[in-house]
Amino acid sequence: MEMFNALSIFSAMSQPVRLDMVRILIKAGDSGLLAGEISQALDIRPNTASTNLSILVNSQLLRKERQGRTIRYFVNFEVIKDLLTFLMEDCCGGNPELCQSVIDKVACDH
Amino acid sequence: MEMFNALSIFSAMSQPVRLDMVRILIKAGDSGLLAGEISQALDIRPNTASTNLSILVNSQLLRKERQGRTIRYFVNFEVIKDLLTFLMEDCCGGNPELCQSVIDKVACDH
DNA sequence: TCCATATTTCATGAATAATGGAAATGTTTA
DNA sequence: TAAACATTTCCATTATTCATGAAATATGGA
Repeated sequence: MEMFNALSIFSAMSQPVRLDMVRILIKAGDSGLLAGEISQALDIRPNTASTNLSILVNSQLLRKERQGRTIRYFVNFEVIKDLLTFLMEDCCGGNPELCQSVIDKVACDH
Repeated sequence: MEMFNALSIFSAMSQPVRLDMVRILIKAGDSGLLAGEISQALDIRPNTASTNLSILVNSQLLRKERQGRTIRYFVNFEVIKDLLTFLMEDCCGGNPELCQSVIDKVACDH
């Protein structure tokens, strides 16, 4: 992961609505949630939801998929793993491998 | 960890200088770094370094300790673990315990 | 006490992001 | 094709964040 990427992910998660979005999508796991479900769950306007979801998609933390006239959003669990690896790089006394095997599992094998 | 806390940590890490600070302090581990060493390493003015370091301390991601006329900064590794737990809560099909044992080790037992 | 060093605090202007209304896009059903 | 629905894009206003220079604080040594 590049610095630029990591920054846009942290920036994306530094806003209450967006952090909530990420968290309910992590809970939702592989089945994701529809844009409408998300805006209802968080009680925000559809356009606000849309803008914030696209910020999360641009950061690559989420991905989306059109299904008929709805759009379903998912967390990119791989990206979470990469982010943690980037952050903890060279931790453990310069032996990132020590952390690696652990980090590999943080995203619950999604 | 509270939502407010998590937000201030992500917000703190969403700025290039501050993310760099966190990363070199993670590498430095338990021995931390002096304010002066940090501003030299990242080639930024002391006052800019200080302002950004205090944003990180306020978020609780870092702590500081005066040593004579210098001030030494450290990563709060416990806080990183708590943050990951907060973020991944209810992942793994509603069984956070499954992730917990893994997350416990992400911070390299610091 | 006086000075040098290390660091922080303050005030300011410039850049960036957030919100919400209105209009536009794409998709399905009648 | 027309209407209804789900979602996105655009735009203006307001709010927040940023880097900087200058001044202030705290510590140790002469």
